[in-house]
Amino acid sequence: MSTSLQREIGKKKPFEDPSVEAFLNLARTHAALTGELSRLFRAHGLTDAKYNALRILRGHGQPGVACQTIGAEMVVPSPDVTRLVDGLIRAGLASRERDGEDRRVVTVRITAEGLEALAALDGPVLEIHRRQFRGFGADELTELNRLLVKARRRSEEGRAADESGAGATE
Amino acid sequence: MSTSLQREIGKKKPFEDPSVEAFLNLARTHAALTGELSRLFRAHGLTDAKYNALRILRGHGQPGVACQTIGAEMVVPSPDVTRLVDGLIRAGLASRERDGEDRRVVTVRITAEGLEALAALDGPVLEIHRRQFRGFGADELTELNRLLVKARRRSEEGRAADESGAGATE
DNA sequence: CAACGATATTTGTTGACACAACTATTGTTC
DNA sequence: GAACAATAGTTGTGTCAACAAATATCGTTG
Repeated sequence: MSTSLQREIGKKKPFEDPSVEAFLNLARTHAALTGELSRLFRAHGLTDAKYNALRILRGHGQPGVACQTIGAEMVVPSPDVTRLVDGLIRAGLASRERDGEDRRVVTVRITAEGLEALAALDGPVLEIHRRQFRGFGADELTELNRLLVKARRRSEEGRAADESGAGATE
Repeated sequence: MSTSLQREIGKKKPFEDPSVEAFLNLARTHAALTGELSRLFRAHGLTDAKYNALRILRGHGQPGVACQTIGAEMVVPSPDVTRLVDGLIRAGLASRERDGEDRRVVTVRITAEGLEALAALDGPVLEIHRRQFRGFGADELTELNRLLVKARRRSEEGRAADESGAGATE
């Protein structure tokens, strides 16, 4: 069963290392799954990042959010929130306002139009996700989630160690 | 155990759907793992796609490969191989030559310099991958790979069905 | 309350990527 | 063997994202 990716790529030899195989599987599966969503978003004039930001805006509701919070909460953290929000505003999906308390922060809110745009996507998105994991038992989903979280932990630990420790390749 | 991502994002409510949670975990873990590699590649003047293409070139050795093959074999398939190879050639890592048999195809080969660049990365890359999956038993890796392949299959099946079937949202 | 560092966002610039139109070559059909 | 469709790459164009420098505001300290 572990030879499926080998055939897919056209490799003759087995993988050098099982962790390399796991990483490649992760990358390919991610590409396949996000690809479906990206096409849907693009058909609605949105990019992945914009959709993600919009969902965060909706999650915070009327009070709104600061740009930095958006950047931090995104699936793929982005340092360049300004232009991301620029696009949303240009499309009429969000509004921007400088905070009264702390005038450094800019509070971003989703508009009614933005809520509509998201509402139109909720169904299709959920449908895609459900289909992608159809046939997975509850135990399989739990196990997949556990393993993914575990790998992420390892990665983050290593990153923290890098920062406090030795920088080799520079 | 399934509440870890909830805390990470700052959500109060449990996930609407377990498949959505699985997708988000997949996306976040992928971002974390590739992030580490991207930084390494960037430090060597390479982008993810360029590194990937370079590995494909090495895999094909002296005979070389056609551009389309590169595009198809990449982890994230790219339609724009020309400019990708442009960059590699500009950096002296690859060479390009029009095929004698079929003069439409362009055969791309890796140079000695390209092999050196890759050789310098082999160690660090393997080290990163091993650390990212350290603590995973052989059974866990096998299971993770199985689940990832399964999800990818679902996604590809759905895509194929879309092409031959009904297009709703347009 | 003036100065200093820290924080939040914007802007400039540069590089990568995506979609589509274009050119060149091959294979096929009459 | 000339016309036509199909294939392989290239180029044009616009959008998006990353890194760094600049701006504005806040908190603190003397």
